[in-house]
Amino acid sequence: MARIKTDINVSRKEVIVAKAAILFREKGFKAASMRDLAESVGVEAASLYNHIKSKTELLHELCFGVANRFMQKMEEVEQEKIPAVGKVEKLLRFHINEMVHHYEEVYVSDREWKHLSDPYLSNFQNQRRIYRKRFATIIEAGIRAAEIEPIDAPTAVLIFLHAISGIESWHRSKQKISAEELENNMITILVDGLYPRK
Amino acid sequence: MARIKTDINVSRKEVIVAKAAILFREKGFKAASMRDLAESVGVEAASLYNHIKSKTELLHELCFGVANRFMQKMEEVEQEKIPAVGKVEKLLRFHINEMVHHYEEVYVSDREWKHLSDPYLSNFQNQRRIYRKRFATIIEAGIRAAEIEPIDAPTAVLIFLHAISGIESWHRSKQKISAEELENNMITILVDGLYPRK
DNA sequence: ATTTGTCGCTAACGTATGTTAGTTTGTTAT
DNA sequence: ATAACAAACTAACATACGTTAGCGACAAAT
Repeated sequence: MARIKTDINVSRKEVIVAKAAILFREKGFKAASMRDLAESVGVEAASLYNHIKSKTELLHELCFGVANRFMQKMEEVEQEKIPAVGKVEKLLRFHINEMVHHYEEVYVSDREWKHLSDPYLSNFQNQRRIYRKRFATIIEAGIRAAEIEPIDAPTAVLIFLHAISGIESWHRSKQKISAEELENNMITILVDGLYPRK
Repeated sequence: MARIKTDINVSRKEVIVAKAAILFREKGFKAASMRDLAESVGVEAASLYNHIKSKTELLHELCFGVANRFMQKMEEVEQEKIPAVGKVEKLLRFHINEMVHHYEEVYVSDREWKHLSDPYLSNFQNQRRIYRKRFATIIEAGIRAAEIEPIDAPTAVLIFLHAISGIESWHRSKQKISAEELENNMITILVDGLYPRK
């Protein structure tokens, strides 16, 4: 009988959630079966239910885990006393780092949240909307302070967030540039368009 | 017995494919069932098979329909005798317009191609890779001609393409700006970062 | 050594899915 | 009007899925 191996301070549930992230990322939530997951954990499908309540619970864990980290960072950045462009840059660097180092979870949270069911679904959508609003507010403050080129802030947010989710392709690509190069390139391209033209 | 309504010059298969695009977009390919599709077409599930070979065929049609349009535009733009930034802008405007006016198909092609099966899958992935390479080549030519800020071209392409797929959120949003405003905003943000700083 | 609780197993259930076979209805052409 | 074809229907199939029940095996605590 093959037990789920756990490092110290890592519950079996966390092991399952982590494997689920990998699987959901590569097949999609619907296409990934509990039997697939079981195999990748090294156990029979039914055994998973000793640790989790349902397949959807796995998605909850992933989505809200990610959402909470982003919200917390937003809180932190908002309170700093620095120019708006600096705040934007900090948020972008955070996004990029999350995407690079917690690829699977972030990706799944971004693409598969549709399969959440109420009340989690509405809750998640709400959090997303609020996050974007707060991001846009930062940009708008920067525009009013003439630190940022006058652009439509919601559009900018939309571009930023989706641009970063493109790191997915970077992960897949054969000839990768380094993570730092990637980060700095992205910041250059995204942020340099913000400064007002002289 | 309720026949599938067709306008003149529109085959029943095309009607089905179009409805499939809407359905695949809102539920995802795997989660959308043939019975769902049948209902949205106004017919029994089995009847669909008088017009199509399989569920996957619908995905083929959508993915390659979109891919071919993009490839054709690439061909067209490559041959124009204009500066590189102009080419980039033309491609971006095309992308934006496709995303705005053929939302469902483009979105599905972008997010659900993973569920294609070989040989279509490899074929599609190839086309994507080639398209991106050609896009990057244009940017690199612009950099050599000092028309474009020296940046990592593949990263720029990745940002551009994903940024545009963010129009998905625009479609969903309540307080939409107009399509032209959206287009111009996106071009401003994305293209203005390209010009060399004076 | 015995108890107790955790964890994994086998077996199975009910449901949903893509698809096929065979038949009937409706349309078009002679 | 009738033959011929297209397109819809009903019924059913095999399979895959999420999940539950009940039992046995191992580990930790007494």
